[in-house]
Amino acid sequence: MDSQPTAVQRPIQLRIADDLRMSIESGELRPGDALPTLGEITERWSCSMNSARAAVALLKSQGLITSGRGKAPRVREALPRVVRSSERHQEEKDLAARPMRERASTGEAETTMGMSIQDQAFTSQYDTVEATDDLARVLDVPSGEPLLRRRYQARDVSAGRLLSSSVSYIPRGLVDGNPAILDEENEPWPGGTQHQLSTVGVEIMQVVDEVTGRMPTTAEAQEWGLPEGVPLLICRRISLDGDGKAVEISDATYPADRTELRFVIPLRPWQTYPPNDYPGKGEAA
Amino acid sequence: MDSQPTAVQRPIQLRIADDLRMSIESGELRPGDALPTLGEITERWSCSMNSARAAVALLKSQGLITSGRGKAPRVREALPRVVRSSERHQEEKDLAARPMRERASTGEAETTMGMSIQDQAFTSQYDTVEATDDLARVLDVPSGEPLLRRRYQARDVSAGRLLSSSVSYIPRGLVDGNPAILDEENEPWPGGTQHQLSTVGVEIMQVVDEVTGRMPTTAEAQEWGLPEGVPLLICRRISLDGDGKAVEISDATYPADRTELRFVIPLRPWQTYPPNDYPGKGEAA
DNA sequence: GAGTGGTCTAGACCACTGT
DNA sequence: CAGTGGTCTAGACCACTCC
Repeated sequence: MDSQPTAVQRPIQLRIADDLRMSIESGELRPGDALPTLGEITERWSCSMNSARAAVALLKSQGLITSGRGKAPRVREALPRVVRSSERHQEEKDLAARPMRERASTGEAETTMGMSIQDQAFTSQYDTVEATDDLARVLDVPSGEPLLRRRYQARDVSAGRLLSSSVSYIPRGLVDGNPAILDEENEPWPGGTQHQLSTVGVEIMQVVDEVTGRMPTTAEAQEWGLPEGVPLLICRRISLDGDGKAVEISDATYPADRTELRFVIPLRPWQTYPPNDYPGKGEAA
Repeated sequence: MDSQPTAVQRPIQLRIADDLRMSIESGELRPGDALPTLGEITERWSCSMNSARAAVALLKSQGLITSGRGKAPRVREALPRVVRSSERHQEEKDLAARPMRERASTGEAETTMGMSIQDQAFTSQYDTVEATDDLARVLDVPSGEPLLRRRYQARDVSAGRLLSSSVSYIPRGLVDGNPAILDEENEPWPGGTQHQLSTVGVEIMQVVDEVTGRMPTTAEAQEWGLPEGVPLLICRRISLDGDGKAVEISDATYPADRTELRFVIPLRPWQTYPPNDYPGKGEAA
């Protein structure tokens, strides 16, 4: 009579975690507040230490709370989100057509995120790699074709943690015409990639951003200084020329707890205003 | 001599997890392959069951492996990703201007994702809510202003799991002019929201998508049938009229392991081709 | 130094999978 | 039914925080 066919009894750790979550969502526990200690949990729910731990660990893995040795776990406070807008693509294109003085001055200020520029360390590494099947398909070149790979990172100087990270791929055949592009000593190039490509006769006419997400590896979490339970946003930017041919791929990762990707899409006006009819129209008043 | 000041010894669970991860990344363990059993792990790394569990649990929380009672944990196989493209916004706008017959036929086929339409159950619920501070700010109305809230869900009929879920908010003041819009019995409305708004004289001229991500709650993971370690993509779509005024907000959630959000951004052509100059240009040959 | 959480062990019971 | 992983307990040691 008492035993249900499924879910005989919800595991104690889940019940604890749900109760705690409700305390948080109801506002009983506010961001920054400390959770009950493990000892208190064992008492209140009459369970073992390990079950109490498991409950807290679950909430941690869901990104709800912070933790640390010897410190009481606390309800996580939301970080301000840095907005990365798709409008930057057009701005960079406009900039590329400006005189060099102007291009040089506007250069890398883009990457600031509430930090002054001297607190950040920028690195760029150039090399040539063979196109993987994945990259070759998008760039429409044979697998194994040589690609110029450029890796960019910005780090917080004091904490040593990653602030931004991206990898760009361009077919060598496209840029071999201008050896200056192949030299990482020329970074930061005034006017960015779009100006670089202009020197070999390429104009980017369309950008496609492909966004998805996943959990970081242990190593990634450490490099970014990510708390547990924070996913990464994965963004692949494909730049196309006037013929719709992909000329550059740029893969970037962003911590989801402090990033918002914004895409602004203009729509063409209606040529004729939509007809004002629909099912039920004019039936009952 | 042997004891370092920090990180005296990396926790055994992390070492196990890293070793297993390397096996996966090197291709030694391929997608679908079973991991070593807990017993084997305790032997190979001479640790306790719980440490072996902890290592496997870590990989699970990073989305690398699947698991289940009595079943060996396996290397997760990537799911095919459903692409949601920003080009749909323009397509929906174009459709709204078509005759009703055409609008009605193209209606809801959009949501298919490799499933036939009769395997899916669509629900829509309408009600009126007061604008939260958050919504009010974006829609530029006073807090507490009445909003038409429309909740849409699609479910896999056989498994009962969520396939898509979104919530839309429109100020009541905008749509009160056409009571038909307030009636959920009129779903699916032929031509969608953009046609609905056209009946009260509103034309969407710009769409802004704001994308971020987070881990699902326990309840969300269950509703979507999400394996552990899979984040949600959070997408807020803001529709603007010709004056740049926000007229609709639509919040949607997507499982990151089976979704790709794609944004296509056209760029305006250069008016003047960029000058071919940069630092170092013409110095050494 | 007292109290906290992080790591780890040993051992138990149960639900489920596969044969 | 044997073997597996999921849940849970009790108890230990250590690193760290805060007082």
